Amino acid sequence: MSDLVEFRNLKYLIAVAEEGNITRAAKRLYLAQPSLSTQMRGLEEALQVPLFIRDRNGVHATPAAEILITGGRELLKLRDGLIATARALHRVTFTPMRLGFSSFVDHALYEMVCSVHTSLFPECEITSRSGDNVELLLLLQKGEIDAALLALPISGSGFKTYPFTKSRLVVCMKSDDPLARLKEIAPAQLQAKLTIFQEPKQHPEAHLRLMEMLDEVGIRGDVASKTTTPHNIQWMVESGQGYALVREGSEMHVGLVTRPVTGVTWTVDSALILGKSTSQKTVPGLIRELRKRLRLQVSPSSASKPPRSVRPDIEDENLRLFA
Amino acid sequence: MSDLVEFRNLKYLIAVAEEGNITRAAKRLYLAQPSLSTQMRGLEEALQVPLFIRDRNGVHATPAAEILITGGRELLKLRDGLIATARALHRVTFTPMRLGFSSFVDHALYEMVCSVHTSLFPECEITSRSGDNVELLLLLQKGEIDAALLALPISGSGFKTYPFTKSRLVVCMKSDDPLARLKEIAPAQLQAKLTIFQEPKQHPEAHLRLMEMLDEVGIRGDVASKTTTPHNIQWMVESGQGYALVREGSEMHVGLVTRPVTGVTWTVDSALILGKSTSQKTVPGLIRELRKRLRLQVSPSSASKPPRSVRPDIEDENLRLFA
DNA sequence: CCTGTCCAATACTTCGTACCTATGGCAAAA
DNA sequence: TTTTGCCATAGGTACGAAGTATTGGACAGG
Repeated sequence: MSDLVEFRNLKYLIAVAEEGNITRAAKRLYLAQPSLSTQMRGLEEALQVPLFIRDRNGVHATPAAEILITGGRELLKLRDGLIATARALHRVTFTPMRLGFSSFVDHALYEMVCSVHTSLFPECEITSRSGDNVELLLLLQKGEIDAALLALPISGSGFKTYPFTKSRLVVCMKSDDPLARLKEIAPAQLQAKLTIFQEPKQHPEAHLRLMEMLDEVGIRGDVASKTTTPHNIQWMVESGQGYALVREGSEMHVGLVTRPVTGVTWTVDSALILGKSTSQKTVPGLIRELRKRLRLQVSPSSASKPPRSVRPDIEDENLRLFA
Repeated sequence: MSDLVEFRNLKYLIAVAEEGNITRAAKRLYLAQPSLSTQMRGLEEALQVPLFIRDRNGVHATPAAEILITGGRELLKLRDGLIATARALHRVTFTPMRLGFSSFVDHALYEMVCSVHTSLFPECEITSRSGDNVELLLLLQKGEIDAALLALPISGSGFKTYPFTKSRLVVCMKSDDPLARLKEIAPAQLQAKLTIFQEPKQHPEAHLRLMEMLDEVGIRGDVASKTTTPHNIQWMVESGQGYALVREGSEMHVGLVTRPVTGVTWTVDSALILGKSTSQKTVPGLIRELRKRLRLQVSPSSASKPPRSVRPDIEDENLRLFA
């Protein structure tokens, strides 16, 4: 009978009551609203107790629900404590999570991953390691890091990769540039002016692919200036050396603007790559949670998937995810 | 993180620890042993804590597991209390469960259903009502009972039926009858002596079907004596009026024995039939639990399914089910 | 008045996982 | 040896919790 009520149900109930609004609660729980609605109905059904009074602007807990809520909070806390002590008793010491990330991926993404990890495993340290794709892949290979956030495509196979964000690439220019008056830039207008790139050696595959994509719209990739970090790129644009491609939504120095390029949807795809044989026990839990929050799916070790062509549809939600 | 541990997991853990033996615990929980095994492994995996020391004759909880077990017991108790008070606050009063059962079904089955019901809903009374199939179907039709235990087939459609036990039919005779020396009876030997039946009017469809089955093996159904209860049947056999067919495993008067009939597998199938539109809120829970315990599946309202032909394979487990 | 917004509920589909059966391995008892 | 009593593994199924798409009701603003 009471087997119909699990911790999950209590958690949902509490969230809904606290928000006073199923839609908002669903967002907080990383769920879709109808899912949560049916869960709540199901709970009322199972208990044979009405839990909410629904009205135009939300829901309001009944007295019976209040009981469940306060009791439920208590139970959830007890559960966490219980697990923590059982853990402690067996001296579950986590080796630190060794996470690499390349400058090609959004920093916000990195922070999000870290925040999810520490919220799941507060006792587990994270030791970060940044570098370019080539370096990081080597470290993964050697087992010196457990996972890394990289830009696709990656060479070498046998890596488990979890692709997630696709950021659109836009042109970065000075705000007083004549082209900055336009809302969108035609590819032809970039001819000969798109000259600033990240150092190709940092990610040969991605660079090659980028050159191909430029070629497809008739632009020659003049790698006149090379640099190593997104910041440097912006400085170089500021000093008038040409245009550069940057991730849409990245934070820009003052005096710089970004403009989309008409007719193309170039994207840079980031992914979490796992070391071949990690002993890091937090990895499965991390993946699980990330999958739930970001709706991402596995793509097991095949390194194809060209970095473009998918509708970006930047939901900006992505960046709000880490609470 | 701790979201990986639900009440269910604690319950299983406790059962396993208490039995010291996964197989036995699985039986107690109405689960298959491998299911429980994988659950336990999964829990150890999720917590990153070894919970059991396995050896040749069972499992033994580690200290960490002991913590979880005592804490878990507490939590389960708290949950039950919590739900009970929430319920009480909303004055959830159950209307009594009105359950009918015909004399064609095994009494043990009836008791089992009752015991499951009261263990699920201790506050809910059961008012029983016995009668023959025809009467009970009428009562279901009129909504005067919520559910009934009947023998298939049933006429009239639109009833949700949950078939469960199939009991084999055997011949009942006096122990000093010459045929009682045989281990099995050939159909031909029954000719003209199989004369005692339940009153056909109590269940016309079943009687008809029985006559058909007898016909198939060349026996004429001579309904010489008719009676209304299984007990009466036995008395009539005792007084030497002929043979009768009874459910295998039914309790027999002293001086009577049963013998299987070679070459045929006649069975009588019992089912739980639901009223067309019951307001009885305990029904879904009851069905759910019965399905879990007996592995029975729905057969939605079609009244076909002839009462024979399926391997009986009486597991006798059936009767031990109600604890 | 209509239209847009903000709720929750419904209908239907998809996917994960808890469960099943069948089988294997291993140690102790027969 | 074979049998017995465990647990573990492998592979398939089915139910439920999740998703998407859509509807309906109740305001509020133009």
